[in-house]
Amino acid sequence: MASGIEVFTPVSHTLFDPAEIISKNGGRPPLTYQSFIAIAGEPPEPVLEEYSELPPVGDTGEYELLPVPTVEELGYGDISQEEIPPFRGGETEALRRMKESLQDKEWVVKFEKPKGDPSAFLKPATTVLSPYLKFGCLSSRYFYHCIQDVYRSVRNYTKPPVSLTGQLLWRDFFYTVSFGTPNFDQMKGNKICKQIPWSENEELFVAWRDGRTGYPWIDAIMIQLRKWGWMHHLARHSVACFLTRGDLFIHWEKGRDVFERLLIDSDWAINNGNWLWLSCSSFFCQYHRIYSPVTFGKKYDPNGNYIRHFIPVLKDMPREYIYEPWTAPLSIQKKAKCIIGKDYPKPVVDHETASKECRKRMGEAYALNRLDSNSSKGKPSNLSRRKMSHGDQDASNSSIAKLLKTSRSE
DNA sequence: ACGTCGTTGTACAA
DNA sequence: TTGTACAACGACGT
Repeated sequence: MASGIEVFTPVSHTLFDPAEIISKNGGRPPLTYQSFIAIAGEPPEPVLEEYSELPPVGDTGEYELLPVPTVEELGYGDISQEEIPPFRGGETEALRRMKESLQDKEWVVKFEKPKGDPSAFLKPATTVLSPYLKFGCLSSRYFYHCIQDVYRSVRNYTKPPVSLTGQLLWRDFFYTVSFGTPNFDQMKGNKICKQIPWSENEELFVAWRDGRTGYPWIDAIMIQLRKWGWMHHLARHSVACFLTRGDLFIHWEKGRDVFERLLIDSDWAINNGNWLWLSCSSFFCQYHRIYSPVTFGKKYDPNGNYIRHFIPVLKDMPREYIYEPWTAPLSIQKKAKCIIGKDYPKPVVDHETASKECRKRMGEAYALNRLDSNSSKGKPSNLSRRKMSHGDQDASNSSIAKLLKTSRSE
């Protein structure tokens, strides 16, 4: 540490080599975490290198060295009045943050990803090391082995996929599948992606993007995204489910674009992979499991402190109405200085009816996908494939019930 | 052909 | 706090 500069990061951006895993699997990327783990095995040891000085800038060839672009040049307006996100960049900060997280050994060895609290924002429930991994400030292999060191010092610790090391393996899983899947970042031409007739509704999409859906839990998350560039993974799940298969039935690619732009940890493979997951387009298919935009947040944060912080107009709404302010009597709304429909929007959809409709549409889309894959299996020619163009009224209307019945037996 | 299982659902019961 | 119905998908292994 003395005068030398320790550089931990350049060792490797991933634990494994995606190409190697795909070739071990017969040229196809593993599509489940379990099969990925079985093929991958143990990650190699990290190589720590020490340099006495920063490496020189290499030959830039024909390229001109330009100054660092300004915030404005990167497409952002006046940010002087913005809430400052609580995260700082750089390798030093990454290592400090990692050490701080790993110091709490009990927390490390009991870590189970699905059990975190998405409403925790003063002290996030996860490490918030994803931005540092994304920018190469922290080596995945180094982090992995530091966690292993903690595991070695105790009797019991959680295991993948839910454990802390499990999260790094998920990262490699998405790198591997995305590497081996043509058109991974879109629905069309993507073999592992369910073809779903998402609806186009710019108004609903904009309401979601700008945190004006009328569901405080959803809107608070989208506002945290805009202000901090980070939110808890279960919060991401809530809003991703709401946009796609849960309520609005809008294309996951639209949500993906918003996340890609606003998240400080947005990573091409992981972001697309998770949108495929949450929209039930790939990896995950239990589309009847829908997050409630009302009760999901409530179970972690019944008082709505998270909502009150990110949506100040709702800060005086009584606890019993904070997740459903449109149900508050007008007298209460007046007292809280927040009239629904004026100071804060009414819900853009009714969750009960919208989610029911989404389930139905997902069922129909899945049936058509089954039919399509079955018929192309028997006769791989393009002629036998059912056309799903907009002109095909027959497939999109009356015959769906028939398709639902027959698709399994064909 | 069939059974098992899947990182992260909800509402209600006991 | 833990268990169950709900209604049910598809990758994978046998």
